Amino acid sequence: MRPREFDHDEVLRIAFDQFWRNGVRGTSLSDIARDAGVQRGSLYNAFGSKEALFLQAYERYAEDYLAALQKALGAGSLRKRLTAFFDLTIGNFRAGTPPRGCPTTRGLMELGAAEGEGLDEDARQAFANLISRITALVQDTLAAGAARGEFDGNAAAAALHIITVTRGLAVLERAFGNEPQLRKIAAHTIDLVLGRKGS
Amino acid sequence: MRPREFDHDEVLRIAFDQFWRNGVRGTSLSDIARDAGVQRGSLYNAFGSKEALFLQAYERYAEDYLAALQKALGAGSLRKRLTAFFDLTIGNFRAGTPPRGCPTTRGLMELGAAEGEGLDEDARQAFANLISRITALVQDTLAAGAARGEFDGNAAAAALHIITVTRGLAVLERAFGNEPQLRKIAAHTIDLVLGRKGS
DNA sequence: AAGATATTTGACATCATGTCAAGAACGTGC
DNA sequence: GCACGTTCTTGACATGATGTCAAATATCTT
Repeated sequence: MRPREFDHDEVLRIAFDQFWRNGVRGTSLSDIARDAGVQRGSLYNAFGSKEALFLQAYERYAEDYLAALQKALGAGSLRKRLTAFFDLTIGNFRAGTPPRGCPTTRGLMELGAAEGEGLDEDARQAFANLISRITALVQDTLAAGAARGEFDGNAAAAALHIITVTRGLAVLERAFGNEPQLRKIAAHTIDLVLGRKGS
Repeated sequence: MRPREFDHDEVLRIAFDQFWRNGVRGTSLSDIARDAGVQRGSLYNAFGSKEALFLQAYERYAEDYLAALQKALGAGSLRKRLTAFFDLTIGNFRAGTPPRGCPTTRGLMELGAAEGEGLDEDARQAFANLISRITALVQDTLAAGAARGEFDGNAAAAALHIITVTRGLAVLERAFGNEPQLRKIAAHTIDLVLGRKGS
């Protein structure tokens, strides 16, 4: 067998960076091939298609991001944990110059466009999966907080509410790019969910 | 001067329907030309470019949608008004088979991709503008409710929170397509904002 | 050393946007 | 009434995207 002449993971990293910067449809395989120093045909051979390449690059990102979230949610009072969660979330899609937005939300709205086109459906599931896993993390955090008497509502409903707000923040980031406003909304959300305890 | 052979508004309507169904990047001018019974070149002559055509079609939609919202927010108790607002919002992006999602959110995340590319910036402003106007409507509704003693919080902050949730709902709709869940989140949001008064 | 196997490479088909020049149809002014 | 000018229409063209494929190539295995 002939060995590959490029590093699989490095190409995924480069590809995700491009996808994140310019959107999936706004990134051509020629762009990625040029940046990675690989022939376009080799990308097709190694990954199958543009969307398959995106999916692999995204899954990589999702794992890394989940790990970071888990860490952010893991210490301090419930309020501190939720604050850290929003900080990480907002920081994630405000990173870069200009900010690149939330990869999940952007990918979801961009690829969800065409209806049931095989790979688009796979992508939708990948996005939905990450959102579900993040929701579960937040819910667990709230349940643990409830056990410590820091929260007395419905953990599932509250987690879903918080996740909805983070998705909304991802959208508002694109519309207005106003980071202080995003942070205010986040703080307000925490107050609402925790019933302004300790504020 | 030679008169146009097609109806300007009808083309906008057909174009918006296509854009809404398959996304901006997922719709080709050939598609629109075929559906509208117009030559592709005529579209360029009349509208300038694909994105300019989209912008005009979107502005048309935005005006109609704002009028509908204003009506929904205009009668009943504050809780009823907010409920009607969420109903209209969710109904809007759950309309069609399959549901077409929120045009604003989808357009924003799709076109916001490429950075500062002239027309993309115009589109971003159009989306941001509609969101701002909707926020103002909700804020006015909350302020009026406060004057009637149905609400005692910060109307501006609450309106921003509600809008953020609606943007989040637009994203979750694409991820899960679970309409009952969306309605639960909406109801929960109203409870949080109104402090569970009357629940 | 030779063959099997996977990768690389470039050519090709197809379809997208956008430009342009030439042709066609209508209002206007003489 | 007729020629002119202006706008719309039409088809050809340039460019660049995705995706396929066959031929060439480089390594591992036997």
